[in-house]
Amino acid sequence: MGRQPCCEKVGLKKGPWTAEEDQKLVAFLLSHGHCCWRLVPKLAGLLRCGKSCRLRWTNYLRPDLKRGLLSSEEEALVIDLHAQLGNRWSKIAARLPGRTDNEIKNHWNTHIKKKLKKMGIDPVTHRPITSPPRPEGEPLTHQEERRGGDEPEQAALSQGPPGGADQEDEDEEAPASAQPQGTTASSPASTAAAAVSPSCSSSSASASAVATPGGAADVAAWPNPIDLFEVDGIMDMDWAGILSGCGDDDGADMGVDLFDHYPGDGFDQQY
DNA sequence: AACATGGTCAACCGCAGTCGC
DNA sequence: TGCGACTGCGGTTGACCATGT
Repeated sequence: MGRQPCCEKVGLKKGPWTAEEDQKLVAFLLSHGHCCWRLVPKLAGLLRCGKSCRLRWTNYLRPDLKRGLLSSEEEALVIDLHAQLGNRWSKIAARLPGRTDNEIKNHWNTHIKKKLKKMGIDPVTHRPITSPPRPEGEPLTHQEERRGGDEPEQAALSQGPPGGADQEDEDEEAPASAQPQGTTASSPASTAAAAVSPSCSSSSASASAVATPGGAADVAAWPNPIDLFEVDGIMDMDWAGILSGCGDDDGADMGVDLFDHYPGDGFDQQY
């Protein structure tokens, strides 16, 4: 019935974002916020799908993002949270202000996994590795290597039922059902976290103060075109006005007049 | 200096859950 | 109530850069 497809797959640009695209997106989002991502590229005059815009914004352009490597405290927290939550990167990211799930996921796969393995800790189960992963004469396939070699990751991860009854927030309490051996804050994972990062204290402010990433407190300075704009809050604006104006035609051609009604405030910094 | 290999990370893909019609 | 659109999430890919030979 009435809904429009997410995006016309044809004619949309893919691949790395250019500075110009970034600027358009940032300018648009900072002055108008986003109501539904599908419309954002149209309204911002971008040849991207909404999904791509959302990803670019959340992973790179958000004003509250921290840049650079994770600190040792953050790293330790990630390890600890991973022990509790598994690969629920978004939930882990929610506990680390200014960090994205993508960033954490990448950091996990490239740094932390290795560290844990070096320490003899299985990055999946967060327990000491008992048996050698694989006989020496048996090289990994490329795929296996990419996946980190031996462990049946997905299977193992289901120490919290994979999606099953998705416990969501209960998960954050690390229910016993999801934690074999009644893993708690003093789980091997915590030990690992502490070992990886001696300065770790999982109860450090980073974990508690967070709740929502993007607390204004963490809007650290980062060199980005976004600095050119004023983050002022606009998420609460009257999007109905925009929507009624954009219809089905290409918003990029609608000109900017459309936005003249919108003051550019009310951005609730949801990120 | 040139090539090979490995590491990093931004971005894409596809699935699942949620919501609106 | 069912269907389909929309959003968010996790996994994967591929380009780029650094280091080693």
